[in-house]
Amino acid sequence: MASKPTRDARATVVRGTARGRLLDAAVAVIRTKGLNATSVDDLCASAGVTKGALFHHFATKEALAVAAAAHWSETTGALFATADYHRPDDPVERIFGYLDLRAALIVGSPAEYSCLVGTMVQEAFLTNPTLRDACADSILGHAATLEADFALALAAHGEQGGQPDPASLARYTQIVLQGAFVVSKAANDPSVVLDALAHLRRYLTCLFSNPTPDHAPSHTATETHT
Amino acid sequence: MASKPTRDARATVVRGTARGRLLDAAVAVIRTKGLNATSVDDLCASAGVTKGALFHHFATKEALAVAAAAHWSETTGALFATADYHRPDDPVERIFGYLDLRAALIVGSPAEYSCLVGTMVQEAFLTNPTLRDACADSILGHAATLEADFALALAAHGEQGGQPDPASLARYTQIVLQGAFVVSKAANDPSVVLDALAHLRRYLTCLFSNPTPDHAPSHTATETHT
DNA sequence: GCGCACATACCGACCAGTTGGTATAGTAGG
DNA sequence: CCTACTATACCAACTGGTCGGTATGTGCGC
Repeated sequence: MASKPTRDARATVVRGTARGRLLDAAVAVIRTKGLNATSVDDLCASAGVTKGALFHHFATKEALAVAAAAHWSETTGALFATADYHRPDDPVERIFGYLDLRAALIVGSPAEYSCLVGTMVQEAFLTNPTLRDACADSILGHAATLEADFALALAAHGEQGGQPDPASLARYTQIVLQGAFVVSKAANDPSVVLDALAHLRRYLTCLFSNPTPDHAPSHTATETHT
Repeated sequence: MASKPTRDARATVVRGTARGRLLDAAVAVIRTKGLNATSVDDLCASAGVTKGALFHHFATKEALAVAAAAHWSETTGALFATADYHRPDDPVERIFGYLDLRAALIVGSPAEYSCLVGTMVQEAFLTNPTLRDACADSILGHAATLEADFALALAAHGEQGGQPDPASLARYTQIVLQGAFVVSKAANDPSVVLDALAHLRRYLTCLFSNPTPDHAPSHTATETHT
């Protein structure tokens, strides 16, 4: 019995969706196991398709990973683009609203809340420049969406000369998040991320409240940049 | 001629060093290629030994990775333990000296300055709890070496109640570094790390200079922790 | 009836790990 | 001092299995 299902009804009905399912599966599986530890059979099994379908849509496993990075950027980009934190008139409020949203998204295990491209880039940064660039685009592209608000906030609450660059500050928020993901994975503890976000919030609060420009400590002046 | 070199002089002289060479090679290779992308043949070739030697000293590839994490902790631990930044009497100076040292170590490519265990833990955090714990010990153990100075600095420059926990602050420094390594790998740009360290320095400067406790902004009070 | 979207079956390469063996150092008896 | 024995350190060749990728087949919609 059932000797020849000849591709069951489900597969026939949803015909044409293999690509999308592979992308979703890639995001989910690679986020938990890492890129190299994930085989194409894993991806096919998770997506419910065969290898033939995978290699019909993607030339190589790497190409699927690059597409998954783009898919990830689109998915998360849409989430943040339509979020409520853009609504306040005050750019500082928008920024803190963004941090609140990031904190609210920290639920479940590290595999569920951490960043796909942050995970992948560590495996790809030397052996796979194409994928590395896709990851860089995702991270830095997301940082760029925050840049305008940081520029406005710094302009409104500007202090003396040694102000940080808005682009640098936006990137720093992503650095803190990525680092928090790494350490939370090591400690297997989501609260690490919330804790880091609290520090970031305190830093920004300090930046946007123009602290004591008169007796600034000497450390601020001695930059270590060469 | 030379039909049977019978293990040349060098190999004979340095007999007993295969284990150490494998550990050094593991640190170097895994840091650049990642754990899963590194084969045992890669490790043997890099160390100049054979597979037999590797599996004589380490039961599995995983065991070598765990030992490499411990080796990494010892090596870097010794570097920081004997560094000059411990010399000042002021804990704040010691902390900024630590940041200066971290910045000074950012030379070359990301593979040369980034953290072995931060790279490994992303690949191991679900599939390999033993290795994950070894990575966690390395990162959190290093953070713990900073804790006392943070406690002293916060006590000396303490402001009102909402002071961060010294342990949390020490961990946050490592989070910033780990995140900076990730993003610097994505962007393939070491200056990302220096930039992040400048932000961290500015944050700590703010924390240790007790900024304007009178008109603290409303954002500081509204923590998002549940 | 043709092409697109997939499935099945398969391949060579490479993987981690094993095997059986050799060279060397140390030790003890004579 | 020489020989016999043992333990350690290491090596070259190999194995079973898995890998990414391919060649070929097949059903459905247009």
